[in-house]
Amino acid sequence: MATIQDVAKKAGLSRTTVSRVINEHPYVTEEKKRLVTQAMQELNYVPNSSARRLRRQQTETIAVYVPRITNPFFSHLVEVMEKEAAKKGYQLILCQTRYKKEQERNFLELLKTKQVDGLILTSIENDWSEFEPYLSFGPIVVCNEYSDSAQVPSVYLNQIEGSYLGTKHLIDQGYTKIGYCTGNHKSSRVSKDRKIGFLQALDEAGIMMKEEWFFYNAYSVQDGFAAFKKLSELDDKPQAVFTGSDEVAAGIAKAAFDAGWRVPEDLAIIGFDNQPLAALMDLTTVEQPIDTIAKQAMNLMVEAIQAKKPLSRKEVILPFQLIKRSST
Amino acid sequence: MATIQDVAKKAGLSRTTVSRVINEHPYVTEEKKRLVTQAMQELNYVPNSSARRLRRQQTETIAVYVPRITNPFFSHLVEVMEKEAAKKGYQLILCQTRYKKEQERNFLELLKTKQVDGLILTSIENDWSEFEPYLSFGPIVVCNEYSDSAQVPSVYLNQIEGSYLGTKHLIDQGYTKIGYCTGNHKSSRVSKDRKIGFLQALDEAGIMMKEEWFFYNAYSVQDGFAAFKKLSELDDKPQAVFTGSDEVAAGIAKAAFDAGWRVPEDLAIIGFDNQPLAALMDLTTVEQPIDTIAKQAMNLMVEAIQAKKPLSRKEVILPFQLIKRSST
DNA sequence: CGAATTCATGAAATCGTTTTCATAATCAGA
DNA sequence: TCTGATTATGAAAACGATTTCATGAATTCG
Repeated sequence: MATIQDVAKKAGLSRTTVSRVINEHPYVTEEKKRLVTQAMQELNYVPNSSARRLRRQQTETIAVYVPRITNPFFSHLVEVMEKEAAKKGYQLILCQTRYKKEQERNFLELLKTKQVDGLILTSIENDWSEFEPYLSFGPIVVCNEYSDSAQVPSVYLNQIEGSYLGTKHLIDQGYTKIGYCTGNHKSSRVSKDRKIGFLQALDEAGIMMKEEWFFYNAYSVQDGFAAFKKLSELDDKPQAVFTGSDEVAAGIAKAAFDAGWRVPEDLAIIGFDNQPLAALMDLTTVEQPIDTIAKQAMNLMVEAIQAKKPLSRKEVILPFQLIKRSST
Repeated sequence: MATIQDVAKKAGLSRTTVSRVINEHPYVTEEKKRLVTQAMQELNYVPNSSARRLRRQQTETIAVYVPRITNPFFSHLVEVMEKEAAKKGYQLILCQTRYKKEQERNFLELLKTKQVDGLILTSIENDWSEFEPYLSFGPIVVCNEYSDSAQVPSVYLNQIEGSYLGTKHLIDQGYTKIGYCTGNHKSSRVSKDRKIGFLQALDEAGIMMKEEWFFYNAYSVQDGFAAFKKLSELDDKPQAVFTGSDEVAAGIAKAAFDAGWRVPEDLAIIGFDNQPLAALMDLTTVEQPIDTIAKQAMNLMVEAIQAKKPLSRKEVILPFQLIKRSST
């Protein structure tokens, strides 16, 4: 491997001048520039990134936390972020937390040991106080999730509004017995807010909710199957069900279909996210503008890194959209 | 930020000794070890990874090439790889080539500039000769794809066998007019082999194929819609269709359903991959053992990095499995 | 008991850049 | 023509670790 020293020697110049050419600094004559470029080519030279990182004290790399990359919502988010980052000369390190607190904490070392310039969190398992101390090592941007105590920028959607929108739609269609089927409702702020919006819509319409119509811990298609089973065994069954994701909605729809139910006549179903799956299964769903969230979050991050000063709290709240299909 | 020097001073020892403690080298008394650990804690010290990378000449990072992370097949692959890599202390850098030759070549700089220790390719757009020269910078492992000229390990499936398996199944079910709907059939070896296996099965059964029953450039659900449209407008329609992915199969199934066709009576459909989507749509499909491919590829890579010697050609060929559902 | 190992530690070299500082040469303005 | 700014270049310091080499102390062996 040729080093900058070799290039310098070959070109009959100093390391400094070579470095200047590489980094496009001013004050190098065309003549020398040519000499250096030629030497670099002949030696097949490329600057060593570890050395550059050390000297520059920056890595041009950003860590992105997701629970699991196979979740279409997150893979979509990551796809757009990677594209955006590459455009600006940054790379992405993928961190799958697997919904585990410990796993999430482990990855924090990346920032501390200066392996990345910053962190984007798309889901949060730990309390914010776990992240707080790491802010001194580099910027953190929250995306999709949010936390009241986090003193960093957050790009997110008002989930209260989103679930309100979906629930209101069900109510407008005339359903009065509405089930609720989502993931965890305790830890994540997203889940909490979704529930608030749901209840708010019911409340405004003066509709009652039964405890047995709540189904929790539903994330996947499989979970949707299970939820339908429970639902179908109730004496007093809901006429419609609000879900936290298109996968769950699809699972319920499939199970209902297999059981000979008609959708939406016997059971109306509304999904969340507007994934390709939703179109495929003709599911009404609440769309989140994933592209925009991802881009905004990445832009904030790159800005923060380049400005080299800590980010302050800032909220970017984007709107939802209802996609009406035949499942409601 | 505290450096190793600060720790050394605080502990009243040399950098060398501190480094020994960090890296768990022998020949340090318990007494000093304790001193160092304490100093590290008090100063909240963590070793700077850039410096370590520079000195050690390795990055503990692996680049993974995928076309798009939103493609469930690849996101599944990456999920498993990341898990496996993390277990061994490596990180993953995500490189989306977007099926573009140029994009793919761009990412090669990562290896050249020593930003990663090695490359795993899960899809190949360029000719192998483009990769060849980069082998001197670090190991490359091919996964899922394969190339005859590549002098590196490849973990893959015999796609001839896979499509043969699926096609044979259709034939066994009694279909004699079989359509073929996949992605590109020219550039990628995977596609080429799939076609060979398909034709082989037909040939063995003495079944004829019509030119108009080939549908190419089908990757997504949308493409499936389009393919069905073309298919349904034919005078002589196939009774069954072999597809290159579950998404395409799902698209065809959905379009067929919307057009009032019954599956499999009016049109039998077979998918590829056995994604959750296939279960949801009740699609018969050819399963690829993604977990195994991913793990094996990652293990080979880590081995190569740690052995520090170039990898030689080696083939790991894994078996397919037919998942029978109601679409055939 | 002396010689040969093994253990324990530190000084200094090293990894390959970028950046600071010094200096010389050129240029512009009065 | 002299002065001060601007342009062009290189020597050396810095980034923060690991590794090599040297050295003395402790231990083992014949």
